[in-house]
Amino acid sequence: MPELPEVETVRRGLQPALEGARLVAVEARRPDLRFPFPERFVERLTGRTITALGRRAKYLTMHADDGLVLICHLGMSGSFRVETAGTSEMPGEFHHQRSKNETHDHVVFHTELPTGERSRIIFNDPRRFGFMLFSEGVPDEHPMLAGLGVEPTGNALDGTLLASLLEGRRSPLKAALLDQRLIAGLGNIYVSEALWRAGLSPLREAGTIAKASKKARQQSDRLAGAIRTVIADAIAAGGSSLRDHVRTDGSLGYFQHSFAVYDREGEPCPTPGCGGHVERIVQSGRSTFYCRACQR
DNA sequence: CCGATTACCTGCACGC
DNA sequence: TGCGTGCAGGTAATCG
Repeated sequence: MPELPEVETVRRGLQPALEGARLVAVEARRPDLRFPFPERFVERLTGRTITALGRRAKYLTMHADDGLVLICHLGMSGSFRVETAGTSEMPGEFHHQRSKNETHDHVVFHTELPTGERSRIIFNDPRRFGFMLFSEGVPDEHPMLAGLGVEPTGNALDGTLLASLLEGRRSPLKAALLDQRLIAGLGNIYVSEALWRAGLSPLREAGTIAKASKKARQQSDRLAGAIRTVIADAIAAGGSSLRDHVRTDGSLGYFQHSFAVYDREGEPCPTPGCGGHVERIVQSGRSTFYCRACQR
């Protein structure tokens, strides 16, 4: 389920075990994910210390002490989990989840912090739409990241910028918001959620909220605000449920979040006094959930 | 420039 | 119990 908030949640969850840690061993248990692993994947990572863990859109970046950057994408079904053991002085057993299905554990990073604390950071991905690539220089210049649009976090995405991005676009709003070249990090869930919060129909021609009229300006302001808050709220929820998650089962990633319209076909629209109900339609081959009564 | 379709891959919920 | 169908949060290529 990884859209930007989930990837950010994963990044924060991995930080304690990975930032400042040395990769004492790396395992790639198959030759590829979505793409083949880069040349000498294991050799180039083994022995490196990870100095920083970053994120751009839905991409995680692991920065090594020799300048190498590992770019990771979780695809549709990728997740990380952390299993922590004792220190090298006091080894102890790794916590093992008997319930965990290890069939799709494709990559394992064996880490050790300066404190001697050791962990296993395990990448699991049943569908293998995820991938890992190397970047030698600035990751933002890597072909995979170079074309990405504005982050919906922070204040950069305001109504004016959003209007300029949508100006002249004939595509439906839904498609425009999913376009990573415009806004980077929104996915199928949060696009539906943001459009509902903004009271805008996913079917609307994108360019129509970028006109010079007062109404269009209000709508682009409202949509930009809705995008930023839905993302910020999801990150906040992920962060708070994550602490629990780590303690109980060591897994990182997907928090259960309750959505207003996503996957709620047929349910009453949660807008107070609306009286409409949530519909599911298909746009560019993917489900969109919205309320035609309050989203225009 | 646009949208629709297909592909990649496994798991799961569903109806029969 | 099994089998077929459709669907799933990702990106990218192709075709009209």
